[in-house]
Parts: sequence; structure tokens; C-alpha cells
Amino acid sequence: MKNGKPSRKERDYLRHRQEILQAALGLFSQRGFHNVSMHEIASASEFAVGTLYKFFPNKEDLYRALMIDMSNMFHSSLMAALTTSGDELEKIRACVEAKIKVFLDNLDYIRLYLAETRGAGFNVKSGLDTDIKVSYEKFVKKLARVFESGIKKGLFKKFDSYLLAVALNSISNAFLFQHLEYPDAHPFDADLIINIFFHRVYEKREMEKGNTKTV
Amino acid sequence: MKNGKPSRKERDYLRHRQEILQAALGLFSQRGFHNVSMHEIASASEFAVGTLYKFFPNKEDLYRALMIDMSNMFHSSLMAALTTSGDELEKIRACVEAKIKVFLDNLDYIRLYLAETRGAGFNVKSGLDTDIKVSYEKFVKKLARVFESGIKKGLFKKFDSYLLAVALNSISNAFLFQHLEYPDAHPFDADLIINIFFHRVYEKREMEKGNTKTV
DNA sequence: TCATATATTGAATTTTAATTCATATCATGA
DNA sequence: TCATGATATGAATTAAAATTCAATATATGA
Repeated sequence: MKNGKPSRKERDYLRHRQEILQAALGLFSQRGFHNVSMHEIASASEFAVGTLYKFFPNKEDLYRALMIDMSNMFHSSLMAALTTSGDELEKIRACVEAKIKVFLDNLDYIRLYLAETRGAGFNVKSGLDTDIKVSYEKFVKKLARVFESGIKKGLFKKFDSYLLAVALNSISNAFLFQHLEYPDAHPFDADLIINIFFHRVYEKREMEKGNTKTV
Repeated sequence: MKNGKPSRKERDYLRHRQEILQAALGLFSQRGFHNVSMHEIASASEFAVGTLYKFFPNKEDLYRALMIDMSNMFHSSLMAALTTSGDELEKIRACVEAKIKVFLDNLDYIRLYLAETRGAGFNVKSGLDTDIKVSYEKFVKKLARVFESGIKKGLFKKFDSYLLAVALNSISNAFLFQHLEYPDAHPFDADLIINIFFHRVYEKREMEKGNTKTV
């Protein structure tokens, strides 16, 4: 490395590592941690089994590395979106949009990611749940703070801000998962999520519209 | 069996089977299918490994039996709740209440159930996802029909009724899961879920209240 | 070109857990 | 009480994968 640019060797190393992770991702996301063998990962990545062990000390660590990469990618996108300029509703909209985008761009990741964040995360003995859940928690809390400040401004109704964050998250995850399983069945987008979620939670808009009858 | 009452033998058999399933449930729900061995299930249930194989042809089938039991129990509760007399909102409220109750009464089940319905369900090679997801689908569709009829009556806003069902479900699951992980952090109940979800989706109530300022 | 270091290989080993089955125990009723 | 069939047992077997490591190939630079 020599402080500046990485050497060719280093680039190769990193690229190979990445190739292994990509191959593993494809397999894991299709069949899950326990139904994929190191030999399969080896042949999918066009390395020998032994080589995998030069990059990762064992299968769990390989999986963990994969999940942590992904988790970082996801969360930096979402966190960034929450820092968008604009009022609370705009931040939240940006966040939902970012999530949809990053999900659709990384379909393979999603099953695994959802399995680890929404489900029980039984795959890896320890550490992973912790790591990923911690950063997931951070995100939810940041989202909750946005709700909180929206509530203070009288923009949103007074619900527990953390639960609002959980709720919004769960709806968008559910729709995205739905889309993942049955891509053509029920089209959705950020607006739909925002509409279902906010109409009536978003107090200001209520007031602007007054009591227009919509039946 | 002799058509009427089951013999003692049969009762014993069923009881033993149930004991095995209970022991397995405790372990699976804590560590997941792949991190629990038949020997552990054997000693937890106070039988020998060989005996387990008298009751279930193999580990997968044991798990499958467990999950199908649970799934039936859950779904019969929820389906029943949706058949409550009353208008659409009442049916839905009854359903959310039933879900909370059945979840809280079966905490062990939940992790597994959520893992199979919400997550990716990588545990069992085939069959299970199908079975459980099919009955989950049936439930969601029934819930969707309730939304649909509420929409027709002008009781709810015009959103895709299936997605509304998915959304409501995902919120209640998320809150319940939250509760499961951190029991004391954020108390919730059916009312809260209904409120977050319906205020503004539930058009009628809006009209009743008019444009009362709530800020 | 050659010596040395570095990276890759995959057959062999080890580990782990599922499954089997000959043997032992128990319950029933003749 | 004993014979018989039904149940239960757990050591032994088998199967599947993870992991190791001596041997091989490849790259580097003197």
C-alpha cells in the first residue's frame, strides 16, 4: 500500500476477494447459508476451496464479511438520504426513495438482508446479528429523530416516534419483499408508501386540505 | 381408535409426539433449524434419538410438522377473527387483537413463524415455504377482501386492497417482533396499531371528526 | 535466466450431525 | 407367570461438508 495508491497486488487481492464474495452472494441469496457448501462457492468463483481459506478464515467469516459489506452499503445510502435538505416529510420521502433504489439495485442482497434484519437471523452463531442489528438500530433511531422533530413542529401526529419509524420501515420492507417475490403483481413506489403511511399521520396536509370529502 | 375415543395407547403416542415437538420448538426457536441437532432434541424431550425416528421420518419432517401445527393454529385464529360480526373496521380490529393475543400466547413460535413468513425461509428444502406461505397468502387475501369491501362502502381510502393488507400485517408483525426483542421498550396494543394505520386511511372517521385541528 | 516469494490447488483429513438397527425394556392378556 | 408384540434405546454407521496442507504454479526482480 505505501500510504498512497494500492499496488497491483493489492488491487488483485481485493478484486479476487470481491469475486468470491459475489459468487457467494449469488448462492447464499438463493439457498441460504446452510445449504451452500464451500466447494460450491469455490467452483462458482473459479477458485479452489483452499484458496477461499486464504481470503477468509472460515465459512462463517466469509458470510459475515458479505453481510457487513452489504449492510454498510445500505445504511450509508439510507443515512445519507435522511440528511437531505428539506423538511421532515421530504427527508423521509428521500429515505424511502433511497431504500427502493438501493434495494432494486441489489436484488440478490435483499433476501439475505431481510432475513438478518426482519427475521430471526439464525445463520451465524454470533456477532452478525449484533453488528447488523446495531447499524439497523442506528438507522431506525435516526429516522425516529426525524419523526420526532416533525412531531415537535406539529407536522406529524403525536405517536411514539420510534414506533413510527419501525412502522414505516416495515411497510416499505414488506412492499419491497412482496415485489421481490412477485415482481409483477402489485406495482408500488415511494409515493404509494408515503401516501398509505402519511395520510392522516401527516397532520399539516390534513389541515391544508381541510375536510374535503373523498368518498 | 375404533371410531370413537382414542385408546390409551393412542393418547400416549400423541402425547409423546407432542412432547417431542414442544422440546424441538424450544430449541429451534432459540437457535434455528440448522443449529439444533437431533441429539439435543432427544435429550431435551427425554427420549433417545432412535425414538424420534419412530415419530418422524427425519429432522426436516419433524420441523415441518411443527411449523404446520403452528401455522394452522395461527391461521385459524386470524381467520376466525376476520369473520367477526361488525363492519370492516371492527373485523380488522378483531383481527389485530387476535394476532396480538395468539402471538403473546405463543412467544416461542413467533420467531420461527416470522422467519418462515416474512423472511426468506431457507430452512427446509421444499414443501414448507409452500404450505405455510400458501396459508399465509390465504389469510392476506381474506384480509384484503375486507379492505376491498370497506373501500367499496367508502369507509376506507382507495388504495390497492392487497397492499393495504400487506401493510397492516407488516406493521403489526414489526411491532410484535419489536416487543419480542425488547419487551419493555415500546409498549403497544391493538389501538395503537389501528390508530397509526387507519387515521386517514379510515375515511369515515375523518368525516365524522371534520377538520378538527389536532396540533 | 534463475532463485525466491507469493498465490493457487485439490486430494486427504477431520468434524459434525443425521440416520440405522440389533438389543433391551415394557405392557398386555392368555 | 410367561409369551408376544409394541416401544424405546443408544452405540455404531454413514453421509456431508468444513478445513488443512504438501505440492504446484506463477510472478517478481536480481
